[in-house]
Amino acid sequence: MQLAAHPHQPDYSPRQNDVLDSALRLLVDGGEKALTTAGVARAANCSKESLYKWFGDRDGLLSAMIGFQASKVRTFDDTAETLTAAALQEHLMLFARDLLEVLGGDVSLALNRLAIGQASRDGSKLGSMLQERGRRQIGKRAGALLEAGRDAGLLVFGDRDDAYDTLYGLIVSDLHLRMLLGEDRDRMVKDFGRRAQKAVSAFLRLYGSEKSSAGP
Amino acid sequence: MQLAAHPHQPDYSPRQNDVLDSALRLLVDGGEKALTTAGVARAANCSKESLYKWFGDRDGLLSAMIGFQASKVRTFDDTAETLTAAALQEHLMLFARDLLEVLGGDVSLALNRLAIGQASRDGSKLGSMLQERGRRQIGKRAGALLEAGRDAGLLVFGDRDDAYDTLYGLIVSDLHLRMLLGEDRDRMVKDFGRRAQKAVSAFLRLYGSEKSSAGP
DNA sequence: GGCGAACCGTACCGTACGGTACTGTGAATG
DNA sequence: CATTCACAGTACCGTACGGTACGGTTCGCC
Repeated sequence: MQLAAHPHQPDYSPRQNDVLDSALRLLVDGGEKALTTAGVARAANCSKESLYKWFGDRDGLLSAMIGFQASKVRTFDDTAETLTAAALQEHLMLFARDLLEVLGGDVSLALNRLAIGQASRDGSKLGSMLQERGRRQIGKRAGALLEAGRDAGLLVFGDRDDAYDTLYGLIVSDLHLRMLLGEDRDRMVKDFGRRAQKAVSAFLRLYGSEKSSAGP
Repeated sequence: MQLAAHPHQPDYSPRQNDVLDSALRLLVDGGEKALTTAGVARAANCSKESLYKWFGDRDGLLSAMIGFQASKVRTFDDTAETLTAAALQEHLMLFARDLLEVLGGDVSLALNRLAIGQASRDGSKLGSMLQERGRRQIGKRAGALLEAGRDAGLLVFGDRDDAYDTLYGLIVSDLHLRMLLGEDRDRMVKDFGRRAQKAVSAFLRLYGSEKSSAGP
């Protein structure tokens, strides 16, 4: 297992961050087709030459955009307290809602569309980045929560990754894909609460110990 | 509710089907970037002019490809027999494996990538087509199976769509997205069996009546 | 003030794509 | 045999993109 924290995080200058912001905005508004070098330069009030100097080429710009966005979405893990059944349920609900909110964010959707579109071309380099910096991070938060639940005797599971996989599937199902395919998001966002509740309830029925469910 | 079976299914000529096959092959091999009109014409030994005469424009070609592929994947629903607990579990397992097999197919992945890439541009026209002809069809098969299970007293659920959504999430989780992002598929295919088993087991624990599980 | 680095704006180049038009050809039809 | 039709093959056009080069401007530094 490696100890290296982050392989290469170039840490761009403020000016370059502004440019990346503009590029993300452009991508969100118009999709990959709108993300041309000339368009980015115009939107960010910079020159194409600077773009190539800073990011190498177009693929470098895309990678930088993903890294930049991932660096903004910091995943916090605050599971220090001793868990009660109610607290665990609360944390799971919070996690579910956060997950849905993140996946449904327009920037996240745009970047996932971008990476998926390039998956067959670049050997899934962008896809790996999204996986590594996106789901992996939020997965660690869930993993910590699950283990805390097990330590408190509230959850029972053998493999942690299996349990997380189940939780993820219960929460998201095919909602992410449907949003990526362009289905109207507003209709889904209103359902996030109910969806989270249903998922957490099912998850606790599957993995909760007798202590964690308010038995009759 | 409409009764129209299929809005417009142009039913292309054999020659045109060959062309669509070539186009799908091209798309699978090289992604959307490889799907140029000149490329399709060359691969299919036809002229660009014929392409435009048959399919109107490039978008028409894409739509035709989706419709064509969907017409090839016929979803059968054979739930005539009276269900026992073991038979229900068997059918669920079969459904789960089929679902994973379909979603992981290279043509399906390529078409989903294509539709997702165009989602922000064309108002999700291709996305709707994929949803309608893809998941909706296989969803009807699952729906029939679930209702048969309920009629036999083996399953207990209020809303059928909720139950199906749960089943889908348990089976697929984020596997579909990871495959779309380009993660190595061979490593996943070997896990389909275990995955299906885990999902069906969990689903039966959630929605199965006492009859359906071999209680101690 | 002189100087160099960073950078903007723009012009430019090669290429590739979507779409159209034209020519040739083989098969059916009378 | 003459005509027509469907089609392949190809040349062509306009456009747009990725990437590069260059002149002009600002800013810090000696």
